[in-house]
Amino acid sequence: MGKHNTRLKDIADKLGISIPTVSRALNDKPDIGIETKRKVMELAEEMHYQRNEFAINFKNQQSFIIGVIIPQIVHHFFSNIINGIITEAEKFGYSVMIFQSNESYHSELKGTKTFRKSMIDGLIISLADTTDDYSHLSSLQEHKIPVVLIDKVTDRLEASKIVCNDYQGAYDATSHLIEVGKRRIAHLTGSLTPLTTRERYRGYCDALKNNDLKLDNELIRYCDLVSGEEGYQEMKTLISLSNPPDAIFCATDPTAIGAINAVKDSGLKVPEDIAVIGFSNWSMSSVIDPPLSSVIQPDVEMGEQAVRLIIEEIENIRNDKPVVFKTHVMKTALILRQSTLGKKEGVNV
Amino acid sequence: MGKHNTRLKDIADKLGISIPTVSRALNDKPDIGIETKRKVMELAEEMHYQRNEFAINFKNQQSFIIGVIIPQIVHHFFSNIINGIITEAEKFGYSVMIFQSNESYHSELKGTKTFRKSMIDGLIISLADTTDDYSHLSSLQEHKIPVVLIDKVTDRLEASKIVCNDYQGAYDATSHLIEVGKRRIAHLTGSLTPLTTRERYRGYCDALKNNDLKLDNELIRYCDLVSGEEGYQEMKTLISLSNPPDAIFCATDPTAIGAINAVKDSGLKVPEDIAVIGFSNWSMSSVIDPPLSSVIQPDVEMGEQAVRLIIEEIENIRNDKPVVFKTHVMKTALILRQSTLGKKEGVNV
DNA sequence: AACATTTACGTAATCGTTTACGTACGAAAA
DNA sequence: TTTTCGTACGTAAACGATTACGTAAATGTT
Repeated sequence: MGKHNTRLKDIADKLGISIPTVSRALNDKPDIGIETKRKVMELAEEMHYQRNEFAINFKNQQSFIIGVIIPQIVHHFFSNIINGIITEAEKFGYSVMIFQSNESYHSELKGTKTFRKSMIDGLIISLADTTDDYSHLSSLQEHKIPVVLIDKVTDRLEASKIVCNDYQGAYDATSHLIEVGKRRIAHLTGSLTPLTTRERYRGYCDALKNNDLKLDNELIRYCDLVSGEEGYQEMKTLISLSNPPDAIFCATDPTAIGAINAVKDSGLKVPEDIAVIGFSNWSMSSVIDPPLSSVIQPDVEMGEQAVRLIIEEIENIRNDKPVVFKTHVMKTALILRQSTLGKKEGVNV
Repeated sequence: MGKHNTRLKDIADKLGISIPTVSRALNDKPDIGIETKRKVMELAEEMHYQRNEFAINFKNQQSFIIGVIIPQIVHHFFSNIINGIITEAEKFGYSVMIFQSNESYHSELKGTKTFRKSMIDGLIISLADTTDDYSHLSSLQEHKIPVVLIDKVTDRLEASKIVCNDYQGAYDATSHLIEVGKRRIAHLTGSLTPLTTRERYRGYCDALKNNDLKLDNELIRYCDLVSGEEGYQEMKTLISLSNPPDAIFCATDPTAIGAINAVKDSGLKVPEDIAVIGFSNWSMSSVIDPPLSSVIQPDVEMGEQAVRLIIEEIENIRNDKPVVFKTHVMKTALILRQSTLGKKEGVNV
C-alpha cells in the first residue's frame, strides 16, 4: 500500500509525459494520440487510479450534494419523501445529505449552517412548525444555493414548492363521511400555524358547507396532532357531549387511531356509531381494528419532484439562465377501509 | 449581488495586506497585530465573507461526511438507527449522507461508488441480504476510509461492528412464552443467510432445549419476513396441523401481525389459544388488537455507537495511530403486551 | 553602540485537476 | 519549395485557502 493515492503526476512521471496529457487521456478528450490514451488508461487501471473528487469539486465549485432538512426522519411520511429524494437524486448523480430539525427552528438554523460547510448544491426543506423567520433560507439563495420547500411550506419565501392538496384531501375525506350517511362530523385539528393544518381545516369546513351542514365549533378540537393519547382524550370529550358526533375527520392518523380506541372503549362501534377517517395513511393504519380509512399523500413522488425541481434550478444558476420558481400541487387520494365503510368492504378509490 | 463570493483576496486587496495575513487574522492565529485582526474581522463581516469549504476540504483531504448505506430507510428500525447516527454525528461536526441498497448487492455497490465520489470520511453500512462479496468494502478500507458494520454484519470482513444481541432477544422471547405456560411453540423465520435471522433461530432453539422442550421441525416455518401476508399464510398452515402450536415466536413484527390476524380469523383467541410475540417493536405493534409483545432493539443507541466508533477510526487513521476493530453487542429488551399476557396487563420488562 | 530577540507581516509553495494557449512536427496544399 | 494546416503534445495559470519560511522594523539586552 503506497504512501498516498495515485495521482495524475504518478502516471505522468511513469510514462514520461505531462500531467495534462494524462488528464485528457483519461477523460477521453480529443487531441490525444490513440496509443497514448491506451497506455494511460492501462497504467491508470494498474495503479488503481481514482480521481480525487476533492480537487474536482474544488475546481468546479460543485459538490453534487443535495441537502435535506426534515422535522423527523422516523415519521412514515418523511421517510417516504426521503426515499423518493434519494432514489431520484441518484439518477442524476447527486448524493443526499440529511438533517433533522426535530420541529425546532433553532435546530433548522444549525442544519443550514452545517450544510453550508458541506457545500451543498441545493436544499430541500420541510419547515419546522416553529419556524417563522426565513432569512437563513434567503441567505442560501443569495449565495446561489437554490431552496425547494416541500410539504411544510411558507408563502413568505420566494422559492419553488412541492405540496400536496391538503385542502382537497380533507374535503374528500369529509365528503366521504357525508356520503356514508354521517351528519354530525367532528374535526380534530392542531396548531393552525402550519399551512397544511390550515388547509385541512379549510377543506373540512368547505365540505360541510357545500353539503348544507352547519359548522359546529363544539365539534372542532385542537391538539398537537402527534400522539394517539391526544386523539383518545379529545374523542372521549366529544363522546361525552350532550349531542355527540357520528363521525370524525382527524388531521393525522395517530390521533385517528387514538380516537378509534376511545370509541371502542366507550362501548360504541366504529363505524356504525362513529366513523373515523385520518390523514397520511400511516403504515399502522391498515393493521388496526378496524382498519382506518385515510388520505394518501404521494410522499415518494413529492420527493422525486422536489429533486427534479432543485436540479433544474441548480443547473439554471450554473448556466446563468433565469430561475423560475414553480409550485407543484400534488394529488391526494382516499384509501377507504372499515373505519368508515364497515365490515370488510375496504376498497381503494 | 457581486459576481462571486467574497474571497480572502478581496479582503486583502481592500486592506492593502497579503492573503495569508487575512487568513491568519480570521483564524485568530498569533503573529497578527491586534489592530489588523480587528480590521480584517470587521471587513469580513461587512463583505459577508464565508470560508470556501471546497478549498479547505481539498487542502485537508477531509470532508467531514459520514456515508450510511442501509437496506430501506422506510423501515422503523433503520430510520431510528439513522436518527441516532445523524444526531450523534452532528455533535462531532460531521454530516451524514444516506444511500439505500433496497437489499440489493448491486445497488449497495453503486452506493459505495457514489460515496467515493463524495469523498466520505467513513462508511456505516447495514449489509443487504444478498451481499456475499465484501471487496467493495475492503477496497474502501485500503483507501483509508474506515467501514463500520451495523446490525446486518458479516464475519468475513475485518471491521468494527455494532450488533444487538439477537440471540438473547430471541431466547428471552421464547422463554417468556414458556413462562406464560405455553409448550408447543412455533417459530417463523426467514432466509438463514443474514446473521441476525440465524441468531434469532438459534435463540429460539436454545430456549426450548434449556426448558426441556423438544424441537419440532413441523413448527418451524420459513418466509421472507417482510409482509403480513406471509405471516398470515404460514400461521394458517400451522393452525391446520393435526397438533397445532399454542404459541409462536415470529422473527419480525409484520409477520407476527399477520399471524395474529390468522389466529383471529380462525376463530381462535390471542393469547389464550395461541400467544404471539414478534421482534423489533414496530410502531404499529402497540396499536393492533391485541397489542403485540415484541423485542426492543436499541436502534437509536446503535446508530450513536456506530458514529462514535467510526469517528474514532477516522481520527486514528488521520493521526497514523493503529486502528483497533471493536465489536459492540447491545442489549435487547422484551416489551410485553396483551398478545402474550392477555387482558390489559401489558408491562415493560 | 552592537547585537539579539520579538513582532507583524510578506513570499512562495502546496493540495490535484482542468483548461486556455502555445508550439513542434509532419503532411497536405500552393 | 514554401506555406498552411492539423495532430499531439507541453507550459502555465487557475480554483481558494493554508503554512513553512523569510525578513524588515521595532524593541530589548549587554
